[in-house]
Amino acid sequence: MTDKKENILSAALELFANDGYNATPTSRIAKQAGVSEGLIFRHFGSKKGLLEAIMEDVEDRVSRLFAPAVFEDDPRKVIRKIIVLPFSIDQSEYDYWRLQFKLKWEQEYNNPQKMKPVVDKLAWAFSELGYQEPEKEANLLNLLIDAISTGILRDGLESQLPIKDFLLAKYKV
Amino acid sequence: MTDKKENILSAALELFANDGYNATPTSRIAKQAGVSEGLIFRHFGSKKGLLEAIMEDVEDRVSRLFAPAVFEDDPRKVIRKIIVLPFSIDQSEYDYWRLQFKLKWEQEYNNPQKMKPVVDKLAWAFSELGYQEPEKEANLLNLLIDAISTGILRDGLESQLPIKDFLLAKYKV
DNA sequence: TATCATTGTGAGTAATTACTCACTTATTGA
DNA sequence: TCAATAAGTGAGTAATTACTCACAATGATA
Repeated sequence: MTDKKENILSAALELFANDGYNATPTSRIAKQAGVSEGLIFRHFGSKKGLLEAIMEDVEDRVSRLFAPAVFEDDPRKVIRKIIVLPFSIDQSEYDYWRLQFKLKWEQEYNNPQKMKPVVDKLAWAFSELGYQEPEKEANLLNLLIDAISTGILRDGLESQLPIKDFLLAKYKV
Repeated sequence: MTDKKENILSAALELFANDGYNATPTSRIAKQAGVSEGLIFRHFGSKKGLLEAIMEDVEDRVSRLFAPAVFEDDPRKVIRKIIVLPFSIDQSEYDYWRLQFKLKWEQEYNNPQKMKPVVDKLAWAFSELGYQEPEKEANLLNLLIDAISTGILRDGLESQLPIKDFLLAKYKV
């Protein structure tokens, strides 16, 4: 991976995440990356190809982020780790997350199955803890995590912070 | 309001809601509305002006939709009505909702204060019912409603249907 | 050092974009 | 009835778009 190629990737990530894919011309990406516009197409073939290269990276980060919760063995800790997750994302990674959420609406990058391992693990945890309807509890909490993440990305971490301890107390984890 | 003006509004609503504002050229709106492209600018001045005209309508519908819950006096019914709300939206109104959710990401149409009357009413209801932290309960349920609506618009009504009774039972309403 | 693939440039290009304007066709009100 | 206003058209336009291509610089290998 050459320096210039990396420059293109990080410039495109920032612009796609903040302005949107359709609203970002390749000329602006090239300018911000300090690169000729042609190089984008040499490396990625098309604007869509560039987006796909970025999305690979995004999906890697998402799975890495959820991994500690999915491989946790204590059901209480599983729930705690998943609740805490959106609050513990480093600010420097917000662009990755914002892009992912944005693309759910902008493109057909909508993959409800992607979160299945997380929901399954949650269902197992709720089942272990004796909840009556573990699958539904898992789905509900998964929805909440999505909504909280959305809130953090749109209105800032502080806007959602009070919810954190409230949720932990509610689930007694 | 002339017929052609209404045609423009409904064509633009459909296209903006499904393809996005930036991805929809005025030429396509004119074509779908059966109208010359110039007429769009005669009536609305600019593409952004057209969007704003649509958004006025959208916001009217949103407040009308929440009104019965906000003016309800029985705290249990307040909560029930708000939970049931996203499940009872008529399919023919989905474009209005989809556009609103999409614009939260595509433009700076993000107004967290807009839902304040609903959250306040929820907080009052939870307080009446003796909940310990009514404001936080209200915020949480509001987040959930947002997430459920998102799920319905993206994956269809059926995908979220099981949550409905589960939530009603959870809140005993 | 010579050879060859890779990386990089920048001046193109055809298509599309939001928007304008001179013009014609209804609609209204005195 | 007739003039003024509003509604509607369609052929423009300048700017921007994603993308191409001939060519130059760089790097690796033998």
